Amino acid sequence: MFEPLDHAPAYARLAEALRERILARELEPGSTLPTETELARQFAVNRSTVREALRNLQSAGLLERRGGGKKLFVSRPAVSAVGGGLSEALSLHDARFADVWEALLAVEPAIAAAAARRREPAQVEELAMLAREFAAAELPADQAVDRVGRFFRAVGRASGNPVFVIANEPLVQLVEPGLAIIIDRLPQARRRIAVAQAALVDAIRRRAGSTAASWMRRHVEDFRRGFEAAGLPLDTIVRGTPFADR
Amino acid sequence: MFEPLDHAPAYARLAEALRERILARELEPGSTLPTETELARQFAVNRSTVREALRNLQSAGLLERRGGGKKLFVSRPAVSAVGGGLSEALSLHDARFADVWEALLAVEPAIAAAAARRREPAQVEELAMLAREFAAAELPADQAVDRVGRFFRAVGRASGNPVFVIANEPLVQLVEPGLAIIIDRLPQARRRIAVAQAALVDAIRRRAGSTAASWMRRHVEDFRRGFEAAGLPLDTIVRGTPFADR
DNA sequence: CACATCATAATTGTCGGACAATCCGACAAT
DNA sequence: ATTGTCGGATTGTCCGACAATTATGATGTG
Repeated sequence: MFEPLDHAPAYARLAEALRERILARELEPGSTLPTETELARQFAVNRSTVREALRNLQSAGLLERRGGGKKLFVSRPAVSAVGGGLSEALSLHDARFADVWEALLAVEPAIAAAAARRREPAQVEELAMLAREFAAAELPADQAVDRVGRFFRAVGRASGNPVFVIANEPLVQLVEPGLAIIIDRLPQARRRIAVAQAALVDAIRRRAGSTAASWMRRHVEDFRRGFEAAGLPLDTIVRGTPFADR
Repeated sequence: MFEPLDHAPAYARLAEALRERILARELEPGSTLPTETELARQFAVNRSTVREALRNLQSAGLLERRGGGKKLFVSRPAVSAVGGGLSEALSLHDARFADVWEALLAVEPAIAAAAARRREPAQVEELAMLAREFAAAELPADQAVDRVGRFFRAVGRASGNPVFVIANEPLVQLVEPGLAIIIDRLPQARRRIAVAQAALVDAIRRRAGSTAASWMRRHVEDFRRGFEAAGLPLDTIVRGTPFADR
């Protein structure tokens, strides 16, 4: 019968107002925000209230401070930050490895295919380099994992689709810890990964979309087998790698 | 020799400390946070500083206030909130309809297949009801769109995979505005959607995974055709439906 | 004129305290 | 069992202050 009254506190309303202006691009990404005192004056609230609103937008990635400066810049949320938030959420929702893996299997082949279609030459080189680095040296496990993560992210970027880039991120973050264990426990894991990466780079270079997709599918399936072979149960609840941001 | 000192402001360090405790489940979702004054005492900072940290976690969905109360509860981020943040990010990254559509095509069939495998009987009923509601009455465009969105979300939930549930959300949010235009301009759109939904419900009920997937694929492809037929260019930059949260 | 240097003004981070609104729980009254 | 009342606790908001750091503009120098 009656709808609840609007009781939102001032800091929330202020945050919402700024958020709208940012999304409407009245405040363009890259431009600087007025000072806190000025905002307080314009919105007729106290500076403390302004600051609470700013923290809100800052943690959403809509505002950021660049290089130790004081000024706040309007920004588009960094992929890593958004992905980090997503991994947190998934972890708290008790996502299991099997769930993440199922999503990987659905998404990564499509990303690989798109990358094969739309990659720029420089991106092929980047992929080739990452694959080489991974294959060449006997890197310590954590660095090896890092390379694999970068490889996946680079494939995402090569897809030229921002939706893929962002969807990719949390999956990679959530899979990295498991991958570290696999690489640590299974001697043959590195070799298999290297082979798959080489095949992927080749397919992407040749713009062979469906070849890239099927190698990626194989790669992802391999990953699940590795997880099991390393003695980890598929219903392990995932925990993303903590990331340094915010 | 020496590592750089931690120069992050106190509110950020405090937020990080709380975040870690939440992710480590030392603070369990559902439990309440100490009062601001108490937190200020324990961490030996001013209450204003505590409040800035709380705003940070609140906008990340790790804390929430329930039903007009004062106490802050530890919470797992709501799907709609996470999805909302994602749509914002994608919109600011200039994601085009074609990008979203490509992701839909990769993800939705997999979700449908998983739903067919794992749905509970009650979820089939929910889907059937939503489909009926959409098909039966000549709902006004905005309500019709709402039903379609709910249908997609329900399929996501039926997949039993939290990763799918969350990945689904921003795609649905980003697609809704376009869908509204399609339904408004193309008379035959409703009929086609109704047919696809009926087929999907049936396939999911029969646990026919690949049938569900291929109907979903058709459904999504149809959607792109509708977008073009409605006179909208595929590289339209998407804008999510604003959602009331936070 | 370009550029490094430095003093000064402006800005952020943090603090302390204050107060009204209101939420909560307990208890009393209908 | 619902409604009224009351005191204490807690949040939302404000004010004012100050140290530390950054931005700005003036100044000198090549």
